[in-house]
Amino acid sequence: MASKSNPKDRILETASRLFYAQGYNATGINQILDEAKVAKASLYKHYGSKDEVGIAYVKAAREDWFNALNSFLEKKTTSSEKLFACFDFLERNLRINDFKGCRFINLLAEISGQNAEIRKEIVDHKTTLRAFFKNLVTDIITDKATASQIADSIFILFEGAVVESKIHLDVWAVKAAKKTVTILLETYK
Amino acid sequence: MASKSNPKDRILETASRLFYAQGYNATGINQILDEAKVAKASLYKHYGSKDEVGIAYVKAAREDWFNALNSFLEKKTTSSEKLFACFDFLERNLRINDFKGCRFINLLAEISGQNAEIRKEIVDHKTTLRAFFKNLVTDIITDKATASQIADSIFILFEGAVVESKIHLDVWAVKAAKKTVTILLETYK
DNA sequence: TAATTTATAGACAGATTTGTCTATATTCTG
DNA sequence: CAGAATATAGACAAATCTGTCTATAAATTA
Repeated sequence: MASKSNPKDRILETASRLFYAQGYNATGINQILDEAKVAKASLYKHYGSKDEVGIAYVKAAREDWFNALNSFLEKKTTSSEKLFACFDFLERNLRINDFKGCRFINLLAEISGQNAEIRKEIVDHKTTLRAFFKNLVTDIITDKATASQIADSIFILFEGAVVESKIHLDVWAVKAAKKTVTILLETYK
Repeated sequence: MASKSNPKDRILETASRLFYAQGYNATGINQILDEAKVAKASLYKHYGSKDEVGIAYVKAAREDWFNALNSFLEKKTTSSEKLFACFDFLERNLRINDFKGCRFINLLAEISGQNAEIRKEIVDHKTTLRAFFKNLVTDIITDKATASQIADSIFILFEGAVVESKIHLDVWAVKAAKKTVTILLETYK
C-alpha cells in the first residue's frame, strides 16, 4: 500500500484496524505505534491526543463507508435494485470484516456520551444513512408520508441486521431483513 | 434498598450501574469498590477477578431483563397485545435508562470475541429473545414458515429500534418499528 | 462469652496507560 | 551541498489498572 509510506496515514490505518478489531478503549497508543512502525513523537505531532486519533478515525470511516456503498451500487440502475443491493453490501461487508459489526455502533457503545465530537460524527453518519434510504424509497413509493415510514422501517431493519449478525456470527438476519423489505415494498407499491 | 447491606450484592449492583453507564473497560475495580463501599479483599473473595464480576453482571442482567419484560406483559392477555407491548416496554426502558441502549449489545461491542463466557451469555440472551418473539407470532400466524420469517423481522426491528434510539436519543425508531409490526401482522393474518 | 467467620482499610507490586521531552537520524528543499 | 523540516528511538513522568497481602475491626455462631 502506497499510502503507508506516510507516518500520519500509517497511524490512521493502523488505528482504524485496531479500534475496529479490539475496541477503542482496549487499544493503546503504544500498540498503534508499534504496529504502524511510527515514533511516538510523530503521533503527537500529527494528532494532539488519542481522542483526536479517534475523531480522525470516525471521520475517515464515515467517508470510507459511503464510498464503498456507492461503489457497490454503481452498477444498479433503479432505486428498487439499489435498495435491495444495500443488504447485499451489508452481507458482503460483514463477511469481509469477520462479523465485527458496525464501527459506529461499536464505538458509541464505548464512548457513550463522553466525547461529544465523536458522538456527533456517529449521529450524523446514521442520520445520513437514514436520509439515504428515504431518498431511495421516495422514488418507489409516491405517497410521502408512507415513503417516510417505510424508509425508516428499512433503516431500522438494516441496523438491526448488522447488530444481530455480529452477535450470531451469521447472515440470517440480513436475509430476513431483505425479505421483509420486499414485503413492505410490495404492500405499498 | 435492603439487599445493599450485603457486600457481594452491593458490588454487583454498583458494577451493573457503572458498566452500563460508562462501559466495562472504562470502569475500574477501584471505582466499584469506592461507590459500593466495599473493601478490595471482599471483591476478590466473592469474585475471583474483574472478568468474573463481568460474568455475574451479564447473567444477572439476563434474568432481570426477562423478569421486567414478563412483569410488564402480565396484564396483557392475547399474543398480539403482548407483541405490541414489547415495544412499549422497550420505549419505557429506554427512557428510564436515559437512552443507554442495550446492555448486551454495548458489552459485546467492548469485549468482542475476547471473553468466551461473556459472549456466550449475550448470544444465549438474544437467542432466547428471538425464540420469545417466535412463540408469540406462532400464536397469531398459523403457517409455520411465515410465522418464523415474520418473527425474525420483528426481532430485528426490535433490536434496530434499541440501537437507533440510543444513537438519536429519541424513540421515533421504536414507534416506527411498532407500526411496521402492525403492517406485517395485517399482511399475513 | 469465646471462637470463628467475614469485612475493612490500605499498603504494595507489577504492568500499563497517555503524554512529554531529548537527542539523533533521515528526508526534503532551496 | 547546506539548511530546515520531519521522523526516529526511547527515557521518563504521573496516573491508573488489576490483583495480593497484612493487620485490624465487626459480626456471626456455638
